[in-house]
Amino acid sequence: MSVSVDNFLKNVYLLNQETGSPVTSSHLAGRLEISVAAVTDMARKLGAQGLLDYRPYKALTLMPAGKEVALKIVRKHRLWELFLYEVLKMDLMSVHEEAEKLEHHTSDDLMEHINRFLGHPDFDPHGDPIPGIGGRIPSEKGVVLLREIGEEEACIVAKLRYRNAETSEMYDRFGLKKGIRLKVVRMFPFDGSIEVEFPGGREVVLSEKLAQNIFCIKQ
Amino acid sequence: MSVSVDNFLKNVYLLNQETGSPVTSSHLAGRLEISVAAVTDMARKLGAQGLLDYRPYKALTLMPAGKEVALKIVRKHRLWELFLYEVLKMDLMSVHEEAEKLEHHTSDDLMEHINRFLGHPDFDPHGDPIPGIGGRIPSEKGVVLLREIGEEEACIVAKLRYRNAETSEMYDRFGLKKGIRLKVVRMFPFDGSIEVEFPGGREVVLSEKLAQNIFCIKQ
DNA sequence: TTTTTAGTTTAAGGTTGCTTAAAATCGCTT
DNA sequence: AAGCGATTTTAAGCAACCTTAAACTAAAAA
Ligand SMILES: [Mn+2]
Ligand SMILES: [Mn+2]
Ligand SMILES: [Mn+2]
Ligand SMILES: [Mn+2]
Repeated sequence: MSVSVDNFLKNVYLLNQETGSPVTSSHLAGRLEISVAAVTDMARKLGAQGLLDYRPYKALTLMPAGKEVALKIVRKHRLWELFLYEVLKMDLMSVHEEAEKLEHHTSDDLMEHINRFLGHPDFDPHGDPIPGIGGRIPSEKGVVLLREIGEEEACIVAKLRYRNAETSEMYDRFGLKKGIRLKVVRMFPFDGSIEVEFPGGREVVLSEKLAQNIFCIKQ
Repeated sequence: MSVSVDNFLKNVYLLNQETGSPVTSSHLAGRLEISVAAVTDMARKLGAQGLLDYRPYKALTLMPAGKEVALKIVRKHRLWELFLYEVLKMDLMSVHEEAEKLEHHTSDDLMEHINRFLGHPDFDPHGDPIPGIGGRIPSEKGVVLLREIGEEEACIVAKLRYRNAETSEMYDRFGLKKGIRLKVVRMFPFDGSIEVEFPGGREVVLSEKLAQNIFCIKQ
């Protein structure tokens, strides 16, 4: 299992989770920042190894063995993120980049030591569920997109999806953090933006694109 | 800086430290478990980059820039070893293999978080000094090979050099650990083996080859 | 149904880091 | 000084992973 294979399988899984739609070669190529031709190459190879269901011109789907690999990498990524954040007190903005490298170079044994040290946690610092050893994913029931909350209703931020360094910076600027309470003041159907009130009364308008990455639990 | 380059430079440094003699291509090839031809290739490449002083048929020596890289990797290796051992309570026998991978995928920032967490330590769990950021190496004055201790003299084990999984296992079997007190009972010039007494009175004969890796401080 | 076009595959080529085998060199021994 | 054996370099080639550019498909538009 090379770093390239790890990342390929992991991102087929994540892309499918995030978009809920079939994963195409060009979609994945964009995500991995490699050429579409390189994706085709790798896809054929992983198909031959029984990790991926690859058929020319069709969407990419994981076979059970490939999903297992993907979930293990996701587990390692999220455990590392939590460890770096909670134990080593690293900046929330940098844990993702570090975990992105460490996830490929961590034995199962080391990972379990970290898991034990953390007390078998269920969620990473962004609020994403940490898959278990058997592949079970902690339930996120009640967690919905911010846009699902009605006007004048309050909610607790449960998850801030990591997309890139820039989004992290925006979360920081706005003071968006897992666990804080938001009240939805108004929704603007025109551009999908959402006005929210922070604890203390500060009111802010969030763009649709940013709000797409904010999940919370109704209160 | 690739993993191959890291390992090349690190092992030129370590091999020179350990043997005190010039590092030849075949010597390094054996250590890295690659062919001598591969060493020549890489040496020429690193020579062109100003990291290594490479002249055909001559011994390999690090240039200042190369030594800096080497020391940084050694620092990361040893900090990781200590962290895995002291914080995560991993088996002393496995920390080396884990550190061998992590050392190449750890940012300076992450490393400093770990360094701070550990309280700026000077020695790794094997007793090896941890090079500082500026390249300064904590002094080991008073630390000598076990064979330098005279008969009937006592000493404290300061360093058990890691060579491979097998030596680690032998340390374990004999109960050899950093910090324990040994009394040298007898030296056998015939084969260089050394009889020592452990706390509690247990007496054991250590082969010359094993004793070569045991360092201690006279008491 | 034919054409267009977006998306995918194939083809050819580059880089890194390794291999084995042949050729060259060094330095010691006769 | 010549020869020999050990070491090192050179040469040729391979696998993994990537690239760009050309050829091909499939599915939507005309
Ligand atoms: Mn992440
Ligand atoms: Mn995360
Ligand atoms: Mn080590
Ligand atoms: Mn060590």
